[in-house]
Order: sequence, then structure tokens, then C-alpha cells
Amino acid sequence: MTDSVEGRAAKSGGKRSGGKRQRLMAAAAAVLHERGVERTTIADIARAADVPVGNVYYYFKTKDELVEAALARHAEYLDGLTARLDELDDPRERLKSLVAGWVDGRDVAARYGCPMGTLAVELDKRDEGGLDLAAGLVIRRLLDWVERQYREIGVDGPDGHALALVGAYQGMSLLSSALRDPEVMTREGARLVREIDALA
Amino acid sequence: MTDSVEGRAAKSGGKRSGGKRQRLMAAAAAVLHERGVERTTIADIARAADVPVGNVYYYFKTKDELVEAALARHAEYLDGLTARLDELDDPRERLKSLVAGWVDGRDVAARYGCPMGTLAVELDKRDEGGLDLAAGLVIRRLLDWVERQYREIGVDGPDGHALALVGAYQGMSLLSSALRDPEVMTREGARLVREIDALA
DNA sequence: GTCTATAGTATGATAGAC
DNA sequence: GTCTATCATACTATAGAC
Repeated sequence: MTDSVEGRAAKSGGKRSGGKRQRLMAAAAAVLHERGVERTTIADIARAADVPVGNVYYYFKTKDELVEAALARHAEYLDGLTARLDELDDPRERLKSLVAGWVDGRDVAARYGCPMGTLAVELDKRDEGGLDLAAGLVIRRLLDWVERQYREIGVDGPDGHALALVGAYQGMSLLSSALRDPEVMTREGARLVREIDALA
Repeated sequence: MTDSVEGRAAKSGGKRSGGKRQRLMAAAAAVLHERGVERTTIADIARAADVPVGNVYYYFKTKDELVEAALARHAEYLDGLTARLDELDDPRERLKSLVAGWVDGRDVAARYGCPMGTLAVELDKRDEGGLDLAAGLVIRRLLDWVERQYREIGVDGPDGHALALVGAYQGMSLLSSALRDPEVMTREGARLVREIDALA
């Protein structure tokens, strides 16, 4: 979520297999986001990771394992983000900081949508392979964290508030990319911040 | 939007070419929604429309033309819906009726997401073929209609309200399908109705 | 561990008989 | 207008040399 930049140009890493594996994960996350799961070929990911095509299968036995790896990478990023936000004293500030991060990623969102959300849309249409529900689990993690913030603030129905906030993020990302307009993120972000400020 | 049922079992129609064309359009809309654009094959649509595979190309020269046809069908449905809602006297009732329709389609949304929204997600990741922005145009039509309702009500920033309402719909559809939980639609729908009722 | 060559399969699209 | 047969291509995945 709000992945935007940092993994995108992951050309670093050593020459050990760990380096290649990392590069492939990073490339998978970025390319799957930009091109979508079904349109992405193994060759696309290999090229982005600067790894020979045939060598990919040494690290990931199937394309679905690459999707799984991208998912895991997004989950890791999310955990890191919430851990950093947890260092803030006020839960309101944590939520507003989360929203600010979403708005910061407006240009990527306006072009390709939310990395997790669009991945979820594609995987949801499957009914086999066991990956169809995987994105939902990561989104659930974010929902739970947001719910904890609202609970700490002391509002009624913290789960409903969490649903509304994360839903708003998914909705504004989708509209922003469908309309190719980053301003959607800015405007909706400002509204969300106002709503958080207005809490008792 | 909120397409759900009525086109899904369109096995009626005569034996004239018009009938087949209609059946193919309806089948395209339904199958593309359920399986996604990239996973859907011409054969899938032909089977659903009960038309021999080779015959499809007589009506639609490429797969993209079928996508375009599905898009047009969704746009038609949307126009019909808003025309019906326009018969209601109070703009608040029109909006609440719109939301009620979204909630009614909760089971389909929980499985496959919003037909227009998920289509937009897939098409957005393209950058050629001219269909990459087509879904955005249909969504824009809905946004404009919603904005007119808010303007009639007399609220400040009717466009911002429209963005929030349609964004909420897209967000709740995505979360509902990612979590495979129709209740998300019910709960978020109730919140949206409360917000409309609370307008000055 | 790394990489090439290729097998196997699925799909979009067309040619041409009826 | 309708339908069958098939071509051409693109991709996943594997076998096996280095």
C-alpha cells in the first residue's frame, strides 16, 4: 500500500542468489502493479530484475509464486509503515500520517491505482490456485491496524470507521486512475483529514 | 454500475443477426465482469452467448470490440438507471435510491466487484488501443449525475461530494470482494444513507 | 548456480466451404 | 449469414549443457 517508489528501481543487491531473489521480488511487485497480473509475462519481470529469463525458474517455480512474492513484499512494506506510524503518540496523528502517505503517492495512484487494491481486483476473479483470497488477507491487516487507532481514539464502531477510511482510499485510488487525475487523491485526502480532525 | 442481474441470463432474443449481436454483448458484459478482461477468451463469451466460436468474428472483428460493446452496455444501463431515478422528486431520495441499488447488488459485488470499477482497473493498466480511458468516461457520467443531485440539494462543493459518494461505492465494492463479505456493502451503504440524511 | 533451447499449450484471428 | 478448420503467435514451463 502506498508502495510508490522505493522498490521500483531495486537494481542494487549483491551477486549472491539472495540478491537475485530480492531483485526478482521487487521487480515482480513493480511490474505486476504497472501491467497487471495477466498481462505480465515472466520475461517482463526477468527484464526488470535484470535476470536472464530461464534463470527465473530457479528461484520461483511458477508465475503464481512470483505473484505470491509480490504480495509478501507489499505485506512487509505495510508492516514497516504501520510500525513507523506506531511511534507517533496520538492515534489521530497516525491516521493523518497514513492519509498523507496516500496523497504523496498520488501520481503513481493516478496512473496504476493502489498496488494492493488492483492486485486484489485481479486475484478476486480467480477461483482456484489459492491466491484468490491472498490479497484480502493483506488488506485485512491494514483494516485491523486502522481499527485499533479508532478504538484508541474512543469512537463508536471503530470497525465501521476503519472500513470507511480504507474504503475511501481504495475508492479514491480507483477514481484517480480511471480519470487519470492525481487531484482526486489530494481533494479526497483533505476531506479524510478533516473528518479525522472532527472526531470527538 | 450495479448491473448485477438483468443482463446475465440474456439467452432470449430472436434468430436474426440482431439477436446474436445482443446476446454477444450481454455475454461479454457478464463474462468480462466475472472472469476479467485478460482471463476471458473469445470462446468463453461465445459459449455464454450460445454462438459458435468462429461466428463471433462476424459481429466483432477483435476482442477489444467485444470489450467496447460491454462498456457500451454498462453505459446504457447506467443511463436507464439515472433516468428512472430522475423521476423521483427529491434529489436526496434519488441518491438514497442509488445507494439502495448498490446494496441490493451486494452478493455480486462481494464476488466480482463493481462491473465498471473492475473493468476500469484492468483497462487502466493499458497504454495503447485507446480503450485505456474508456471506462473512465462512463464513470465520469455517473459522477456528473451525482454532482447534479448535490447541486440541487444546495450543498457546498457538489463535485467533492460526488467524488466521495462514488468513491465510497468503488471502495466498498473492492473491499467487499477482497474480503468476500457482502455485509461490507450493507454497513457502508447504511452509513452513506445516514450521511445523505444529515445534509442540511 | 546459471543459462539456452525448446517442448507443449492456449489463444486471437483468418480462410474458405456451405 | 453461418460455421469448421487451421494458421500464427505468445507464453509457461522444463530438459539439460555448462
